[in-house]
Amino acid sequence: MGRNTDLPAGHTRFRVAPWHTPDDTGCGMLHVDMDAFFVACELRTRPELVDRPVVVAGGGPRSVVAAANYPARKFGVHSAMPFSTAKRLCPQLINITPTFGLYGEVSQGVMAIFRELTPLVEPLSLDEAFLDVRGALRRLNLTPAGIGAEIRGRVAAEHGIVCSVGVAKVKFIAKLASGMAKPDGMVVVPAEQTLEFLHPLPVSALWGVGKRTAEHLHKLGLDTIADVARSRLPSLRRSVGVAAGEHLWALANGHDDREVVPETAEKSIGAERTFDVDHHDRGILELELLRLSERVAASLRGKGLRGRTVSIKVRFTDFKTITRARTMASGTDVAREIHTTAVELLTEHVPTGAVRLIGVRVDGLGDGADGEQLSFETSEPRWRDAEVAADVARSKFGAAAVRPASLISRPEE
DNA sequence: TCTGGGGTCCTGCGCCCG
DNA sequence: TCTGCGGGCGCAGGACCC
Repeated sequence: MGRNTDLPAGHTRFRVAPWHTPDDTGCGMLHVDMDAFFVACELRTRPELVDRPVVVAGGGPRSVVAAANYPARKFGVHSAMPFSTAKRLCPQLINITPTFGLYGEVSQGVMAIFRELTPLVEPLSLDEAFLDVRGALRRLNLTPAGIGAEIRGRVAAEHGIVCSVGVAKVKFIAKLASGMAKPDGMVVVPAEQTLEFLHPLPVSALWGVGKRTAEHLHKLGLDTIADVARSRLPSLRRSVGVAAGEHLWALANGHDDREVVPETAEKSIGAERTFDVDHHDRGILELELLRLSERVAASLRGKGLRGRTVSIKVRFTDFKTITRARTMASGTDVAREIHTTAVELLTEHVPTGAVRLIGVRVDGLGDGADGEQLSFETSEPRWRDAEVAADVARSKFGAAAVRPASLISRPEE
């Protein structure tokens, strides 16, 4: 579900026709991206909807579109759009509420295909991954583009969903290529044609350039990637920051030395909720913090992690958003403790007002070998033991089987 | 348009400590 | 004892990604 960049005029020659063997000289990196992944997973069991406009979105009044199929996109509907706007653009739009468990299962199956072809697979999300295939070419007796074709065929045959593939020398170009290959295609950029491919594109195609940075660059007279490549590095550093300036300048010149990293450690785990209606009531906010702390702690325990820093995020009616954090002496995976800290932060540091969104996040993650918070493990009841027992009960009887009494008494709030 | 939820990374600032 | 300085760290906010 990456950013789609339309294939510019002159770039159609990079798109691979089914009967054509492309020039993939110097290419070793593939980026594979599922087309409208969430919708595609749902439509496997509802084929009668394939040609109709369908989105996956939450059910609430403030939900946004998580994925839109191509018939919906013809109406201007796209992901991250408020569902109410999407419905206005396309009154016959069909909404399916997300089933994330299903997407995880399909994703695991697809990633398993990738790993049969090369061990160097770096998933970026449920629906996309980088593959370094340089070491697998001889064993498979295939070219990089041949591996791309193999993947597209197997994903469709074994999982009933369509993916697009970008093939290039480096990650960034492969990712751009897969975006241009959509829907249901493959784009191959031979190494020596990297700059020809890259330079006509708008600056917004660069990885890390969103709305704000694009505005900055336009003010400097930089509209295309070629403009950035030819710009002076010191002035780029001054305008967008040292790290971002150097990063963009390197990418614009076709340099991207990032390797495929199969395993990356998580840095933080969080949960947040946007209310259907804004709330002033601190009791409701504290209760929601409890619910979110439970989710975060269960996720930490599920991954064998503990975190030292608890932060809360509060978004008010006017969309002003603040975060407040506190670092503890040692890591925790106990909801009770995360909640206590979160409530302290709310009480001591957050002004009163109508709240639209509230969230809890834990970072400073470690594997738990750095010791436990003694106060909660000795003088307090064995909260962690109780929560672990609840994890077991939930895994057997469902998520609603065990909840804190305060959540049971007020199930909706 | 009226703006979700899960994350990562960077920057700037203040504080503490040697 | 005081002052200046730089590094490390915690924290807050912003931008960006999918």
